[in-house]
Amino acid sequence: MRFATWNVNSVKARLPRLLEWLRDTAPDVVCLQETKVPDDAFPAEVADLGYETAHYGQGRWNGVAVLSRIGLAGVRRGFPGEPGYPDPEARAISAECGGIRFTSIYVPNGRTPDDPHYTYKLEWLTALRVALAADIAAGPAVLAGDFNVAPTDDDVWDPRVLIRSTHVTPPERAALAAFREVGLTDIVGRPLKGDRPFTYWDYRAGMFHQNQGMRIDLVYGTADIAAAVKDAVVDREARKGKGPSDHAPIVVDLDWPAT
DNA sequence: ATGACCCCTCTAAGGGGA
Repeated sequence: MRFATWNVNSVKARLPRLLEWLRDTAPDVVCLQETKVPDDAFPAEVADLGYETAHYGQGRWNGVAVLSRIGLAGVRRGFPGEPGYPDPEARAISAECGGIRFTSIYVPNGRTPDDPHYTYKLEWLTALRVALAADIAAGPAVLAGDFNVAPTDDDVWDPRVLIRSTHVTPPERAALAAFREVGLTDIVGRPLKGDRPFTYWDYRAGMFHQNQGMRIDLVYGTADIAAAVKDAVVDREARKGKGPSDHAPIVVDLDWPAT
């Protein structure tokens, strides 16, 4: 089985590239983030490629989805106890595909460490971890998406640039560690170029071309999933060329029956 | 060359991203 996660930064703006990438990569399951469309505007072309879609859209911001060509059941939008800003936002959706519970998440940005949005981010991560405990205990599970946290200083191109910024603070990193402490493993993608598996590069100032990126898109899996990983790759090819997302997909191959 | 922000919409003296 092949699955992937990708923050597409607008499914509408990315549609030609998404369709091409789906044809070329042929994943069985895909977690998408930042679709930025309401449910009734999710592009039908994805279904034409053989994917069932569970989408939790909100309109101009956020929006997450799970696509599957191996079955899709038990869809849940959001999670119990999910905080809002002030109302709950479209940041989490989960579905069972091929016997695995996939959860696609778009973690709040946090803006700056002294902003209420930062508190919201930490509370959201804690509430998600609590809500996910039942899934982790129940069977094979994957939590994938844009976590908006770089787990270590090695996951940013230059930690000095990000002093007093979000994404690297100890409380954010502690929130990630808490997911690992309840039984999830960080499945790190292999970089196709360079020595670090960055997944995001700012559009500005040629940062992609200088490989000034961050690893903020993550794949967390239960022990049975982690043990079945044959390969995991950051598809930086998807970040090249005309009209890319600012995030690259992570593609994971499992020794797992894709049925 | 991978090539120097881009997405949305209340189309800006904007909001948000990270």
